[in-house]
Amino acid sequence: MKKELTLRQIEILTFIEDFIRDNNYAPTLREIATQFNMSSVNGAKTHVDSLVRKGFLKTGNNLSRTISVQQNKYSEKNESNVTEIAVIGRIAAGYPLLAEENVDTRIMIDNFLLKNAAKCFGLKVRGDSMIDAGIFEGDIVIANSEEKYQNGDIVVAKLQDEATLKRFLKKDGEYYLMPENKNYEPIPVTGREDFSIAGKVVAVIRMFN
Amino acid sequence: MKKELTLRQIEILTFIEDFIRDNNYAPTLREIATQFNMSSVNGAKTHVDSLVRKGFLKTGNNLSRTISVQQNKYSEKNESNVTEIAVIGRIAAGYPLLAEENVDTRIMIDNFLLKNAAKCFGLKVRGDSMIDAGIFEGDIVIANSEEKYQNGDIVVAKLQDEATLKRFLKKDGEYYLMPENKNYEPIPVTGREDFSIAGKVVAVIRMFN
DNA sequence: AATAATACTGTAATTTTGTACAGCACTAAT
DNA sequence: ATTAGTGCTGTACAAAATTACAGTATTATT
Repeated sequence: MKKELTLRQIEILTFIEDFIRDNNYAPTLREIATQFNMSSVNGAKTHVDSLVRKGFLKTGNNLSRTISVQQNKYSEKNESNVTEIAVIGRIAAGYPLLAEENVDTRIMIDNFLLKNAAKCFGLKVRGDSMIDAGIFEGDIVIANSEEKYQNGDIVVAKLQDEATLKRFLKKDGEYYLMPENKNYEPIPVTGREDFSIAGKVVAVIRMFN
Repeated sequence: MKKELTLRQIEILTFIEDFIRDNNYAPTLREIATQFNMSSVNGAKTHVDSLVRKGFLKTGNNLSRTISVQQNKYSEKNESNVTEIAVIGRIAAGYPLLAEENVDTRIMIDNFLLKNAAKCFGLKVRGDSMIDAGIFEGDIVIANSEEKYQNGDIVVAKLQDEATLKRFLKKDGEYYLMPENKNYEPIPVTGREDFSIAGKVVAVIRMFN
């Protein structure tokens, strides 16, 4: 399946994006068809379906005005835009990491700083296990929950209902979480049931005072 | 006409706000009614009508899912505001540090992260002189140009038409710029004409990749 | 040369959704 | 004491919107 968009699809995607920005709600298929002088709603529908299939839009089923933009790499306005991301504070045991119960606050992040900010979340750093990587207690790390992590990446891992920040390492077929602090030991996690990786760290924010 | 909201109306307004944030589209009257265990859509409708009348919501006529929030002074999340700050890149000799000529890009910073963001600017870090303070090459430091700096603060200093990042130290009546890297020597700056302090560092942002 | 994808028209069924009206109980303001 | 506003239930209807299906023509792609 082709993932690139045609000129027409870009036009339609851009119209939808602009419409939502201007009205705070999404256009209907009829409104899209009218805008592009199509006499049939289905013209708009097939385009929207294609854009959904290619991952640029998302829609609800049988629900009106539920088109939302997932990404638009063809838009020039992407620069000075911001996305709100949730910052996870203390973890409530039993809940998924990104559950509302764990959200401490929300901050706006410039899209220039973060690609795919919509898939990112923040985590307040506790402890000093990553001090040698320049990540200190109180810092906020930003992690992308969808980006593929590789050997050597710093990740947010969930271990026994605790979110921890470590470097992910694969060695001789075994997996480890490596602290960046000589005072701590590597944690072997191969096959552990209570272990999962929530995201790859893509940024660190530190505030003084 | 009363302009204040009742508890119930605040509840409903908040639900609508949260719903839109989570779904990227507005709830229908039925969805609101269901959420609040009302057996009639009209229960939701009268509330929404009241909120529109009082200026908190806006809706289209006969259009589905067109509720949008105009204001919500009852929401605690209202602080989530952003300020655009300039990021200084390479310094053009002869210009003031914050001159337009030196601006590399602009980013949006959440006011929650930064007090008095309007007086702040960013600086792309070059070199490794602050590596022991966890500030690496490529990081963006945010400095407040108006905040009073004290002995021991990390500051953005201008030295010979170069912006540098150092810890400011006062010892025995003499002033020094201290690198945080054993390989570099302190720089005495007492009485130097080509020296000035542009701002006190209040935050560091680091992006991976 | 064959196939898949694009880019529509046109009609119609189905579902979703907003609106209207009648009514009731309770509360706050004048 | 009366009125306006709140906070609903319940029924019904009409408008709005999505979806489905049958086509046609054109443009890539293999």
